[in-house]
Amino acid sequence: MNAIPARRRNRRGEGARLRAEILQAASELIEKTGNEQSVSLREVARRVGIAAPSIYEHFADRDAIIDAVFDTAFASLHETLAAAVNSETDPCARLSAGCCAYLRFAEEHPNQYRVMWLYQARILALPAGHPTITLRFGVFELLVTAVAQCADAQHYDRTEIREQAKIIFAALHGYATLRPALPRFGWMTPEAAVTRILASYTPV
Amino acid sequence: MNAIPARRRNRRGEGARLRAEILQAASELIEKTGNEQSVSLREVARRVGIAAPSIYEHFADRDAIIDAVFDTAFASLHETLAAAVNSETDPCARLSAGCCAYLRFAEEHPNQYRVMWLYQARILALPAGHPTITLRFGVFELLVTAVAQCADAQHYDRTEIREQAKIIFAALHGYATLRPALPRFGWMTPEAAVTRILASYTPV
DNA sequence: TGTACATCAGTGAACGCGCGTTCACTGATGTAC
DNA sequence: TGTACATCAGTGAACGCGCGTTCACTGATGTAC
Repeated sequence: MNAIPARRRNRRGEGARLRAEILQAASELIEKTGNEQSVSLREVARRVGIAAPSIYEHFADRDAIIDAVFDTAFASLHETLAAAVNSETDPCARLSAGCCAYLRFAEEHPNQYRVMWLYQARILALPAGHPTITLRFGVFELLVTAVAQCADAQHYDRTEIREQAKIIFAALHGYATLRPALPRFGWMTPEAAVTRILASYTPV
Repeated sequence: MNAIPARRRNRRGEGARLRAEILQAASELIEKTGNEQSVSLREVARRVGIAAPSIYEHFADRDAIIDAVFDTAFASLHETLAAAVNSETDPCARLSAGCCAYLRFAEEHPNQYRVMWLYQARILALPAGHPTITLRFGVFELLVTAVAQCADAQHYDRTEIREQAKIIFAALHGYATLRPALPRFGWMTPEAAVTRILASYTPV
């Protein structure tokens, strides 16, 4: 922690490399502390091995780092989810694979997962069409689509499907956040949880 | 915020009054900021209208205040839940009433509700029998009991009932935390959520 | 090929701030006589 | 009823710390000629 690693300065045009390192360090810090408030410019700089003011070359201020970390995380979650859904052909298998991938993502970075949904203060102020908002809804829309394709669409109207998807979403999210928070509860595996959560929505 | 209210000093033996005021202020601060990290001794003192060091008369340190806030919150949740369950006689109505009360509690203090479950750092270090731990499990046990009495106990073994209760718990928790975090999602009411969440567990 | 210069990634010192905690204290309240 | 004293709820100043941000800067990298 005291020994600052020797660091080669980036070549011209490679500024993006430092940017990526800053994001990575901030992301690890969130995962380690479970709190985006503990991401300080100075701690991030220490971890990257640069002087604190160097960060201003890449981010307008402290909050810009945090915003960028979460945007990156949502893009990554979206990608993971889409890949899992598309790895199957049967509609119900697609839904199930998506839910499992969702819980696995949360399991790999539990703190980041929790905070990325709950870091709302700045989000609430954004306009409806903002990319950050779109990104967040996109994750939910993947789930809605999978539910819709899984549930026989004949039997439900669109509204109904979305309401079902919301409850599934809530159950996944609850499991994903409570499991690391209450390890003594003896939680079932993600796969078992998905089976139970989807029990009433998937035809057997 | 600048105008510190005139404050009558407590009589001897009434120290508990200041203690309660400190807890109240800390609790409001958590609810307002959504973050227990923002509970600072100085801000709490400002809100109560006392000098910061006066707090040390009642709490060992900053963390002791936060612990006390959450213990109080869990005791209150437990009481609310128990009262709701006991207000009904039909087993399924009891479960449903408990779940609705749970979501209503979360709705009334959304930030405090979220943080009280997720403020885990110090909890994980406590021994199994610690009152704080017992308090937390107690809330879950109320739910388990209600589920067990609702589901016809003939059909399930004990383990099965607990697993079902965990998923219900996760769904309630997910709804309770996501709804305030993502208001634009257009969430259903707590009652509608409970109906859906319990759909597969309650005989119609 | 060599040199003067522009660029720009990154630095180091400094600022003012709010924090948790300590310490010696004050002065209203209550009590012994 | 009056007075001297003990108690104790609460104070005010001070400490050292880490923070976000600013500013004038340095010096390696790349380029024009």
